[in-house]
Amino acid sequence: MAEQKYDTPKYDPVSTERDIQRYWEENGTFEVSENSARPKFYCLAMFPYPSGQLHMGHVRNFTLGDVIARFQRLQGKNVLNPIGWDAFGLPAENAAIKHNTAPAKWTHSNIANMKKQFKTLGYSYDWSREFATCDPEYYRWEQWFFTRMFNKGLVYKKAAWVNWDPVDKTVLANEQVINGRGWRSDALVERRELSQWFVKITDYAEELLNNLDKLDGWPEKIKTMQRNWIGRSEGVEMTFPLHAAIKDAGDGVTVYTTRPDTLMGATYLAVAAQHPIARAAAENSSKLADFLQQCNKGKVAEADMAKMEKLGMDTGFIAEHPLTGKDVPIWVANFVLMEYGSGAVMSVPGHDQRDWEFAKKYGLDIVQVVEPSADGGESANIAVEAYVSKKGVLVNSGEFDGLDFKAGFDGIADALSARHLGEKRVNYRLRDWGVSRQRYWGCPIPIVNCDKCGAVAVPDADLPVVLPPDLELDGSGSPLKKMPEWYETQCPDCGGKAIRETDTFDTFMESSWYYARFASSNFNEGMLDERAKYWTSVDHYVGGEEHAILHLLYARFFHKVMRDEGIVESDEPFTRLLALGMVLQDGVKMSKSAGDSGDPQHLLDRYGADAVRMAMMFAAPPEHSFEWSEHGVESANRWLRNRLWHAVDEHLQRDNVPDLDVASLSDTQKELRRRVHETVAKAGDDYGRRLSFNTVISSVMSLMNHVDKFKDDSPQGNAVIHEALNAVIVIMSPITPHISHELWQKMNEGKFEDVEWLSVDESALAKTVVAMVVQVNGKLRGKFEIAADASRDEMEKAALSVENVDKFIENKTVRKVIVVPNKLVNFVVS
RNA sequence: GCCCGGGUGGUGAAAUUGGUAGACACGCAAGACUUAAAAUCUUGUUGCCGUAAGGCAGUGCCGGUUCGAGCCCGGCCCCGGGCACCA
Repeated sequence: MAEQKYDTPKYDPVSTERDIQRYWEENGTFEVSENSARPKFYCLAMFPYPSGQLHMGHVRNFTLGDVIARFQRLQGKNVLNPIGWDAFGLPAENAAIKHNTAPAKWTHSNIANMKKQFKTLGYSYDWSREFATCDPEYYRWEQWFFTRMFNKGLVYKKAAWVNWDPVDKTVLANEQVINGRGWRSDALVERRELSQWFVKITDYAEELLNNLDKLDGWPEKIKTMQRNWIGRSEGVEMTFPLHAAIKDAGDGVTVYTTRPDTLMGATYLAVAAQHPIARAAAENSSKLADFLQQCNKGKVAEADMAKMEKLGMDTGFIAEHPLTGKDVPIWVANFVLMEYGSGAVMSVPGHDQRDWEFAKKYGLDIVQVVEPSADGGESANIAVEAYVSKKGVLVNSGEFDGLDFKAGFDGIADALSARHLGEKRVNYRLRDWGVSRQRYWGCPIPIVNCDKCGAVAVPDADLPVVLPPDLELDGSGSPLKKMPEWYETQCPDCGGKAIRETDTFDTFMESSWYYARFASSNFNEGMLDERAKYWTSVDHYVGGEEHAILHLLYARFFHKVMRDEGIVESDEPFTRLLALGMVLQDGVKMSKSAGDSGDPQHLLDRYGADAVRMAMMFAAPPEHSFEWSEHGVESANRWLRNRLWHAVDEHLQRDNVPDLDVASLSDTQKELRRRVHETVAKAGDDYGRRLSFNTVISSVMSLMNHVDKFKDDSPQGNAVIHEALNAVIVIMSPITPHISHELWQKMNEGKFEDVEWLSVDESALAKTVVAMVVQVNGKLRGKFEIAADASRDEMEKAALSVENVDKFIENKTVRKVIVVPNKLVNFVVS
């Protein structure tokens, strides 16, 4: 039988990977402790919601995290790479209703399934630290921490708006409102006010903003988004006195503006539909009452509000202009948010486009108070549109006429201050964090409500307040509200009859501190222990860009509160951040909403984890969103089998492989060796600094192409190949750990897990000849090679003598010659 | 609507500091091997003109800066993420 050259039956990824994974497990290869002489490195990928099956979005996220962890291990770090489960949340309730099962049961079976898939993917997790946020041992400390915040005055209760389904009589998440209707009942959703718990994240607004400047390891775009979200502004808070006091509103309307310079152009006030003035006005007007009711239809989401047609109605109430005393009518407007600021704004239609359109629509006065032409600009024409720029000077503003923005701002602020009707103030767009959810599958809020003592924190000794497990749901709100045996209790203060909170926490509470708990996951005497101080901050955090604001901001806030409690020492939870783009399928974001699509299992069964990991890393740079295609997995498998495995197999049959003798190498041997060391240098930079893993793979593929073409079976030729293959194996090992482990053990003595990243031989990188190009007027006209140490003059001369160049220069005058050494020569002619 | 990104061949992409656009792959085409197919190997592959050498055009659109722009600036179009109860 003829020898089949490329038949290398020994590469069987599925069984090889299983053996190596067992080896890791039996040896506890990835279990770490604080007792290490090596520098610590904490690598963390945002933990998953256990939705059931893995999808390719998970594969991307967790493979990226694993690649970074494995690269840092090669760098000699003591690497913590933990995993757990963000186990509370809405999908479990939905599934529970749909399948008539308990959320806990559904969740735990999903965890078991996903855990199995994670192990098949060969992630280097320290599984001994695993936990799920629905474990009472976990959320116990969240409850404990909330009671610390309660005692510090960092939490408070206030009324807030929710989506109310009047048919199912339940609160709906924004996601459950489809086109203004409940997703199950199809009923028109109403806004309803409920008393809820808030955490004072605004107390930390300034630090959350300022510390962004210190986060050098965060992408600029994420920091920009957070800055804008926090939204610091400088302005004036002022009061427009009322002619007569109004019920619940007092004797003035408070507004905040960043443009106090335009105060003389304020021609009306606009209040939210939920503002006390609007409510008071509605008592005397059924038309207004109808309008307010209209405003309370639809979803509470800001995006929906912003897209609504801007509508308003006169309340009939009149305020006084704080400086002129003139009448200022008060209108209700559906675009004013009660949650933001005081729920009232002053309207300057001459210099705000939204106010301008509103004023046009309802026939309100439009007064110009800023004029750019006096400042050299073009004259503003507020008959056409509002003039919104700060450039110009004040007009129609009495004693303030002629002042520029800054002088007008200060002058008017001072005038208000003198009348005790206003003060300069720094304002933040950031709102306090509402943490109450009217849901069952969440962490119970550890508060007891007593008629005599009010809201009382559950004492430490009574924690955790355990969520009753194994409840089934019927879709009509939280079952906790129907369980007197659970919510009826005694007041911890007075011992009298009291009622537990039946609301649970926003699941962002769990994800705001889990990273710290991984350091102390088996500690039962407190939230965290000293180990958390060793491991935090997370050195590299990896996760979807969709978490750029909420999760990352809440976690930063929690970390600072934990620091102020002395539980951790650093100021920020995540030193470096990799924000991933989405994995799309058929143009849709891959996530729990995509159901089972994109399950990698059949690919793992057929091609193995290394091929899946490699295909995913090769597909696109981490920050790009891209459409997943399975094609790449087969081609990755082919490369691993036909190129890498085959080349090593062939090499192992060479019997004369001496140590490298660098001094004796031929030019072609030096050439290949130069490529090896160039690739090592580039890969190290791509892994460590650029986080560009797709180019690690392409440069390794390119190197392998050169190894294939290198036909030299002399002893030193073999030695160069040996070095090259080892380099390829080590470079690829963070991405394809199994095949790298296997091949390295075949080629070398010792244990692969003791291997460290390769050092670059600088002398191997030296080039004697470089390729340069010739341009004429910036257009490419020729190429040449020249000694790397040639002078500029020599480069220019060589460029002139390149064939084809002369015909673009002849009969013209060379005005300028630009020489970029070792790159190009550009002749500028005319 | 507001905030933040992105747009490069048939496809995923590369081009790291303003300096050779399309590396590395996928796909496709042709060829080799085979009774045949698969697998594998070789060659080609941005478009147009040309046997070739080479030329012209080209990085969403319009304009600008520069010796030189995928990259910088101004204006627009389209796509994606977030908008506080999806996680």
